[in-house]
Amino acid sequence: MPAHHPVSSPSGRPTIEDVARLAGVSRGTVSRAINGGRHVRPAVMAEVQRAIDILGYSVNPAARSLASGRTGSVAFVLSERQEHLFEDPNFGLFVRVFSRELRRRGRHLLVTAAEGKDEELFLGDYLTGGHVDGALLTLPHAREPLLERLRASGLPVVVLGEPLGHQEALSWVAIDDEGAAEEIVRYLAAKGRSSIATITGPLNTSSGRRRYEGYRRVVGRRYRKDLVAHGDWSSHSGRAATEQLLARGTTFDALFCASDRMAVGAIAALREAGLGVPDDVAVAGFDDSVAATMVEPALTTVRIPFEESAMEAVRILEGLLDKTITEPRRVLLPSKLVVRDSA
Amino acid sequence: MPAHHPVSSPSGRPTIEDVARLAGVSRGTVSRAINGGRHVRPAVMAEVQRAIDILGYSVNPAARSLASGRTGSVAFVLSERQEHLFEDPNFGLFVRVFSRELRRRGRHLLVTAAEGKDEELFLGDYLTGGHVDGALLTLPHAREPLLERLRASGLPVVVLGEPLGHQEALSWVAIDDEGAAEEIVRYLAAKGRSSIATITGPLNTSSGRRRYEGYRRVVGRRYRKDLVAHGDWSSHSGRAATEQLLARGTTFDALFCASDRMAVGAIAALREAGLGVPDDVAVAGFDDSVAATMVEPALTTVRIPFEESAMEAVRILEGLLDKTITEPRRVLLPSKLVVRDSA
DNA sequence: GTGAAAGCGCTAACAG
DNA sequence: CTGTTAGCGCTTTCAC
Repeated sequence: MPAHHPVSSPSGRPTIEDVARLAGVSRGTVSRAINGGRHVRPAVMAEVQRAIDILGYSVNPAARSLASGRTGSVAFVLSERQEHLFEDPNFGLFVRVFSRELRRRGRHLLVTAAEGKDEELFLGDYLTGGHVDGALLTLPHAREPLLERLRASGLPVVVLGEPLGHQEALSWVAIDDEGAAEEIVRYLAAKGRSSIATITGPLNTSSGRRRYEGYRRVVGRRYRKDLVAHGDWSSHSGRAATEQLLARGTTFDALFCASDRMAVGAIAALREAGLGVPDDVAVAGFDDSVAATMVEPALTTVRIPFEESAMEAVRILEGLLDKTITEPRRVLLPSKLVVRDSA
Repeated sequence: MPAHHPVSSPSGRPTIEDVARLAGVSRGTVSRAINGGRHVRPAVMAEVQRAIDILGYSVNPAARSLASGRTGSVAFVLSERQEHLFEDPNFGLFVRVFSRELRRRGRHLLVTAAEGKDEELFLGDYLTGGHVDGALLTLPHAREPLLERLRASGLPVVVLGEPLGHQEALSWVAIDDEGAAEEIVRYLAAKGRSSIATITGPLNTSSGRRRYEGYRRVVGRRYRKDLVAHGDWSSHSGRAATEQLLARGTTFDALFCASDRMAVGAIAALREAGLGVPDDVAVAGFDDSVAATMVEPALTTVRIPFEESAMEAVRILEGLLDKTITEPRRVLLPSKLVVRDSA
């Protein structure tokens, strides 16, 4: 709660000068005191703090930024269509973890969004224009021009998810989609399932591609084109893809879905076709989302370490900002198989 | 796309000084040129623009802010628990409309969030610390200490929804919940329904209270305590409240739910009890959310002008910022009855 | 219409 | 450990 005492500055808001005068020290000392207090005697520190409290002083961010060359802010950039974003529960988690972790390090999080070309240009101007010290990005689609622009600007940036086409030039943290897919498909095989179908995610996304690659690797030479259908992560698409598989007349005793939501749709479609889960067809999902336990039978799936990846992203960004990290850093986090009833 | 030409400044990034030198004018003239171009000859304007393009100049926001006293940024403050927020589809709409409207006025939108006491204090420091010129707030719950703090700080603020306890001191825009509730309950009565029950929202929220008050006013002296049950907006609570009404043995031929989601839950409960909708019980919702047309029968409900309220909020904030508006402004927007099949 | 000059409030380098 | 001083890059009077 700021105190409301008269201040000497004509501007209305007290400045560092006012604090210095009241504390009987110089401007420089006050500056040091409010920036960690190195090289300041405890007694002086206390005196400065007292003056700050009395005056209700708080630093002018513009002045600090102008003098120091940094802003203390980091942007969380959303470049997907917003309707989708805000439906994503992970998004809220990211915001929460980022805020918390950055605050611990004395920084602020700004959430910024752009949909469409114009807004992306505008956002690029903003990010490279000196408003923030760095940025955390989620980029679900490949070939983002914004990415190239940020890379060229030299702004410290960490991408959540693998930035297709920029894997070498940027820092990023992603989960090991391929490894996780391998693990769960291998699990299905180990359960004695011999013909394993799959419903992939969009293949122009990194996760969609990688999970499919994991599936292919395990299936190996038993791969058959007619055991593969494609979806867009949604439950609806999972249902449609399953109906498509069934319509082909192909038989299969296991189905690996690249998302829980698609698995939910798949189960509904299998049921309608008179097939039992997991007896006739074992179904596996991916994500361990809320959907996983809401459906009957509960999904065998893969848990993704979202919180850890958010924390890791902040850690890397911090390193980039304080120059402890100078080369692009890439981190692949392992996920964990969660066995329930559907497979 | 910034040009990458050599610049004269040692700092690396070109300054207004570099632009002035290249354009053959003074610093002041460049400043005027990039701030609307008043009192600058067209020919000079063009020359300055050319220099800016050549150098890839963009203004240093910290320097501008320090010199001018404003930041060009506005915060969108979320003080609800974030899990809930990001589930709310209106939230994405607000972000989109705010960004667009502010950009048109040359400002940036920052999204900031706080849950819990600590974060709220931190956020208060941020907002009153000179990082932004003004703020747009959503405040679902009454008695927000943040509100009092912002009011005291004098920061231009517009609240979305009626800020209980601060109606006089702050500017806000809300929908006419009470009028809308009256309208829809009156509609039920006009359809010949004689005993109209209601499921209210939380009564510590403005909307919850107002919608309930609208109901009471229309019902008038026919009001009966046992026709009222309470929910928390969720579908689940709507179902529970309906079961409660039914368990009381009370009979009713119409049910006004203060949210579409509660109406969805209510319909499910009525069905289970063997009651037909709308034949035995006419059900009305509120919000005209996506849920309204997903349920069977489609809901008769009330459409809330979210987009208009967002635009109105920005308009008021803009007035506050440029001092065209000096007194707190309050706006109540009308909603619209949407008749479908449930009543 | 345009130039010159005085800060905006702070950090950081340099003495001491 | 502390005071002094020189800017950071821009806006904004005030003359001309």
